[in-house]
Formats: sequence, C-alpha cells, structure tokens
Amino acid sequence: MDVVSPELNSLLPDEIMDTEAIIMDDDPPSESPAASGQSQPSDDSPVPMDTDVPAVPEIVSLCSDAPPTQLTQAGTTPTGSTLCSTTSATQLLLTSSTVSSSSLTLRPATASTLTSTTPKTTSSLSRVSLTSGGLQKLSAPFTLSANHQIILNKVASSPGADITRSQGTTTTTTTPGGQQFMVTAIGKSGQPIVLQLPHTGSKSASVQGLGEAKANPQHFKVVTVSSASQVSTLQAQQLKTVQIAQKTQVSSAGPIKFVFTKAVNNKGLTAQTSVSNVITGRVLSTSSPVTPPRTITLSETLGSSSSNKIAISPLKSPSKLTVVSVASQVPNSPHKSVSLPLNMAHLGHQILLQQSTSTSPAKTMKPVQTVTVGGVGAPQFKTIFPLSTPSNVQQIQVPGSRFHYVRLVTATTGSSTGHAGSPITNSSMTAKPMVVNTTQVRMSVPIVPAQTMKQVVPKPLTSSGQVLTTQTQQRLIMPATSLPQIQPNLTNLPPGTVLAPGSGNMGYAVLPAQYVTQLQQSAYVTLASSSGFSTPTGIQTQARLPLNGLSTSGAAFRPRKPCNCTKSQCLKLYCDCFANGEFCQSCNCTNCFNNLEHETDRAKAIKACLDRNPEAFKPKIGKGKEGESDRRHSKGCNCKRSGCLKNYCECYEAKIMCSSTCKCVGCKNFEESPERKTLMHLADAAEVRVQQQTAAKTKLSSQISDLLTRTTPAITSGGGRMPYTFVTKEVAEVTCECLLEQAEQAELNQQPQATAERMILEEFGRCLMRIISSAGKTDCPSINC
DNA sequence: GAGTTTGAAACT
DNA sequence: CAGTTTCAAACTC
Repeated sequence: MDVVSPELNSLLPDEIMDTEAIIMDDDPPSESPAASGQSQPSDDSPVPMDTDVPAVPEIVSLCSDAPPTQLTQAGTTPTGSTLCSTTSATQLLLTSSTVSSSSLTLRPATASTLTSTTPKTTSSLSRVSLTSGGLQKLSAPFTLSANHQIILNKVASSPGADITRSQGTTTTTTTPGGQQFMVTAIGKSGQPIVLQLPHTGSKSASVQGLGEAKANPQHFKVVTVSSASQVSTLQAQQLKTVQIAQKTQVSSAGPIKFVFTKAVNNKGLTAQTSVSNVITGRVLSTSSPVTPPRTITLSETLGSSSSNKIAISPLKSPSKLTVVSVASQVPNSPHKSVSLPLNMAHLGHQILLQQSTSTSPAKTMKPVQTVTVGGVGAPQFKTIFPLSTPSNVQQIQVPGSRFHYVRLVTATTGSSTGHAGSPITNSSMTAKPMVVNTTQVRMSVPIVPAQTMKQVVPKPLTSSGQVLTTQTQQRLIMPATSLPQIQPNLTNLPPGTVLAPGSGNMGYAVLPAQYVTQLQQSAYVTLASSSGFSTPTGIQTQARLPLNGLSTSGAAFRPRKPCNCTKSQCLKLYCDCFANGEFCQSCNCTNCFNNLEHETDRAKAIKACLDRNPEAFKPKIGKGKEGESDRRHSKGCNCKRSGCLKNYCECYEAKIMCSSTCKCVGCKNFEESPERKTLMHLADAAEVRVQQQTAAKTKLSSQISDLLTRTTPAITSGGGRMPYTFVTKEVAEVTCECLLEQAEQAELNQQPQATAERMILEEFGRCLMRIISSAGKTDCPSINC
C-alpha cells in the first residue's frame, strides 16, 4: 500500500483532509434506507454533543464544478485519494456505500434535527423524496433551491433530549434521478446543510443527471451554513472548496467528484492558508490567500481494492498527520454500514468515512473510520488508522490534549459472551456518549448501540487478517477488552481504558495516541485480545512490540525519555510513560507492567489512578484563553527548596510561571524574577549554542555527503576527477622528493631552520598547485621539482 | 556512575 | 485534608 511519507505528510496544509475512505455508494436507492438504518443510532443513544463548538459560519459544498472564483484544483489530482476539508468546529461525516447509482452520504456533524427550513435566499423549486427508513425522522424533507441546492436547515436544539434524539440523525434523500443523499446530523446545532446540485441548466436536469451520469464525473455540492440566515451571506471569498474526484470500480458508476465548499472562519485563519493536492497518497502543498475561495481537490480511485490512502490535514493547528493505508475490504463481507459518530469540540474536526463496494452482494462496509482534525494549541499528531481490521477500530483524537484517546477497539473474537450478529439486550451496551474533557479540548464520543456496532465487523485484510499496514510498515492490531469499571470515568479516558463494557462482544479500548504512535513505531505488532476485563483469563493478548526499536516520524514529533522505574512496575504515575499514557518502550525500567503483556494489570492501575484522581491523566499544563502565555499548571507546584527554578518544579519544567495555584515556598519563578531571567538567558544561550552546533554538524555532514556524492561517480567513471584523486602513490612520492630536495637545498646553503621550513612549505604549495592544475587535464599530472 | 536532592504521587 | 512515605527524576560530585 502506498502511504504518504512523513516528509510529505509534514507538508500537509492545515485545511486539507484527505481520505480515500470515501467510496461511492453504488447500492440501489432502494437499499439505501437499510444502509442508512444501519448507521442510524438508536433513539436511546445519547447524543455525543459538545456544545462548546463555536458557531462558525461554515459552508461545505460538494459541487461538480467549482465556481470560477474558486481555486479549483479538480482534475489536477490523480485518482487514488480523497480529500476532505473542514474548518473549525466542523464535523463532517461522509458515508458512502457503494451502489450502482453512486449515492453519497454526507453527515455533517450537528446535533440538531434536520428540518426543511429554507433560507430566504433560496426558493423551493422541488421537493426531494425522502427515504428515512430506519433513520431518525426528519421534520421536513429537503428543499431543492433555485441555485441547485438542497437545503437542510437544522433546528437549533437544546442540549437536552433533542440532542439526544438527533444524534446520528440521518436523512436520505432520493433525487429524481435516483440519486440518494443521506445526511446525518451529528454535530453542531442550528446549522443547515445545503446540498448544492450542479449548475447544469435546469435544476431538475441536474438532479436527473446525478443519477444518470454514471459514466461521467458527477459533482455534488453540499453547503452547510451555520445558521438559517447565513445562506445569503455566502460570499465567494468565504468559500473553501474541497473537491473530491472519485472513481468507482463499478462500470456503471463513473467518477464522481465532490467539491466541498465551506465558509472560512476568518478569525481562525491566518493570512495564508495552504491547499494541498493529494496525488495518490502524496500531498503537495501550495498556498493561497485566505480571502479567495479555496478549492481542494483530490481524486479517489475506488477501483483499486488493494490500497486506499488517507491523508488528512487539519484546518488550524500545525498538526502533524499520519497517513496510513486503508486495507482493502472483502467484497462479501456481510456487514452493513454503521456510523459511529464522534464529535469534536473546540475547533476540532471530524470526518467519519464509510465505504463499501458494489461488488458485494450484501452491503459491505468498512468499519467506521474516524478522523479528527484540528484542535488548538500545540502541534498535534494526527493519526488515521486503517479500518479494515479484525477488530473494530475506532479512533478518537483529542487535539490539544495530552492524551489522544485514539482508538475504540471492538472485540470480534475471544471468549466473551455473544457473537457478532447476536442481539444484545444488555442495557449497558446501549450507546452512551462519552465526553472527554480536557483542559484544552472537549470531545464527545458516542458509542452506538452494540447491536448496531456489532454490525460493523471489520473486514479481514487482504493480506493478513491479523495485521494492519500503517504508515511506516508497522502493523497494528488493537486489543479489545472491556473495562466496565472505567466507563464511569470516561470523561477522563485514561490511556488503555476500555470502553463499552458488558458481556457483549464489543469492547472499546481507548488508547492514547502515544500508544498508537508507539505501535506505529513497532515493526511488527500483532495482538489478539478478547473482551472482558472481568474475565482476565479470557484475554488473549499477543503483542510483539517493536523489533527494531527504530523510531519513525511519530517519535520525531515527540521524543520520549525512557523511564527508569524499579519499584512501581511502571503502573503508577511515578512513571512518566504511564503518566503520559504510553507503554514503556525502550525504557530502562525493571519489572515493567506497562505493556500489552500486562494489559489487565495496567487497566487496573489506570482505574486506581482515576479513582484517586479523576483527572490524573489530564494534562497538567492547561492552556490559557489567550494562548500559551497563559499556560498554567492545573494544580500548581509545591516546591520548597528549589525556588521553582529547577526542573524539580513542574512549572519551571514546563517553562511556565508559577501561578496563584502554586503552593511553592520561596518561588523565584515569576515574571520579574532576576534569577529566572538569568536562567532563561543562560538557557537561551545554551539553546543557541546547541542549535549552532547542530547546524554546523548538519552543514558539515551535508558538505561531506555532497563531496562524496560528487566524487564517487568521478572515481568510478573516470570522468571529472577531483584533484585529490590525482594524489596517487607516485604523486605523493614525487611530492615528498620535492620537499626533501628543498630541505637538502636549505641544508646545503646552511639556511636557518625557519627558512628551510618555509622553503619546504612553499614547495609543498607548488606541488599542490600543480596537482590541482593537473586535475583539469586528462593526462596524469606530472610533478617536477 | 554513584550518591544526593527534590517534589509529586501514594499512602495513612 | 494533612502528614508521612514512596518513588523516580533531577541534580551534584
């Protein structure tokens, strides 16, 4: 599988999210309701809403042809990848199940119920039939506007029961041409969604074309507006377009291009924003001004069942991104699509992607892939994991959080009760929202009902059912054990926490991003685990942690110091690895239990820590409202002897000032402290020196490398030889004879030693010059004294 | 590298 | 919640 290299990955612009997980739905329209029903969480499922999402006017559009004012890169991107882009506080869930008519499911993240409230600027020209089988009912059908838009105006809902009901709300719209739109609202409330149809003549014609143009690229445009009154405010310069060109392997379904046009939150953008082309998993960055509408284009070739590449770029924070391959799916997988919506708050973004192939007689859907993009604060490490895995993998990321509660893993094997497909009536399995609260990011993680979830059975990999290929040839399979005791503390989601407890076969292991990173660094990680924390004996874990120990790009992002724990078994917060939610790896610890081999003990330890302090795994250094300058220790330090000017002090170590929350004695870690300033100056000077040394080393290394590069072919080929290559043994001997001759001359003339040395050196210089001058000649140098 | 210091975490 | 102990990192020599 091709993956985006870390180098290219680093070039990913903020605004780009790319994934190939989007696959056109080729299911017949009649089957769509069923499919959407699968992805529809039950009414009992509380809505994982985080209402802190800022109400940023946003426009997301899928259109066939980018407006002239848009910087469209459609067509320039080869197939093989899909790119999505969202702006802050936008959560877009794309679900596409493959049908012959290439229907597309869009799930804008919103918590509100979709209604037919039409903005003033649009006029209802036609109604789109609504098929909501198995879905949350909509208050009204979509409205096709005059400008080829399907307006899905969502009603702002209270954070109460409405949100709960609206969670996962999915609307399926069938156009006259048989095209289906399935829109699920799982995100911000009060945000209408406009499905903008291509501007191809009459509206009906364009709608019809959507269903008919199977052999031609099809374009959809979906526009979401933050409020019902915002449609008229859509301005060209506010549009950000992401165009997704997609080809299906189904002959009847031609390439379909999606153009996501989205309003840009000017406040959250810098003067320059980046737009990337994703070319077969490779991302090339370009830049464009913010004010003009931005079009991000990517193409996806669904015909290839071997590799689906995902590239995602967050909108805002300079987040790092991991692009991993999506394992191909098995056509005959009997599982239907299920969406597992996740919500991100605070500028977080999320895209849930589902896909299936049309070749499967039954609806086959990849497990939900969740991509969370964005966030605030420090650079984030974004990870996208393959979906096709024997264990149902969910990924949750918390931008800005010390812990990236990354993965939900479902157990599909093991000795736990129940089997996939068997109904689960245990109420404990009912979907519940998990709100992750950190000082920087709040995240809601809804767990769809187990009955639904278990329909998302990962498809085996084409190559191996036990491994997943990730960015750097690591293979990862996540454990799926349950830990019921921890669920009450889901707001803290400790590393390794296992979600979705109960007797069901679906467990959700929440692991920190660091863990994922660690596993990514592993050359080979194979793990099979059964669910049931209560039955530890049932846990079958096989983990082969890194064989080579070599770090990858992930390690480069955040180097980790190995711990040296001896007595804590690395299962207490004394251990930095454990405290950071990491498994010990390449540490110097003894009797370490902070690994997969001791998953049970580790889970217990996590629970114990959370019992003592529910915020034990939260970042200690919170982010202030006005940026890093306001970072402060959540608890404050208690230093007594260090003056808070040594790394003993957690504040000083974090390079922040002590605050009123500190209980330190004799604190010198305040703004005006002369001692602190002195230390800072020294530290800065030391840092400068280090940087200079590093730069010098780098330069020297580069020069050496360059020299070798230039000289090696010369030596081997014989052409363009460097001067020193002429210093053969004979030349050296002749040179030495010349030097000796000078020495003898000086001795014969009874010259002083200094004069003799000078004569020798001068002769040596002449020899060198002759050697150098001879280098430019084809003949061998002739050195004569 | 060994020993000491330090303060957070854990414990009572 | 306060005092004590444990622990591992930071620091010193």
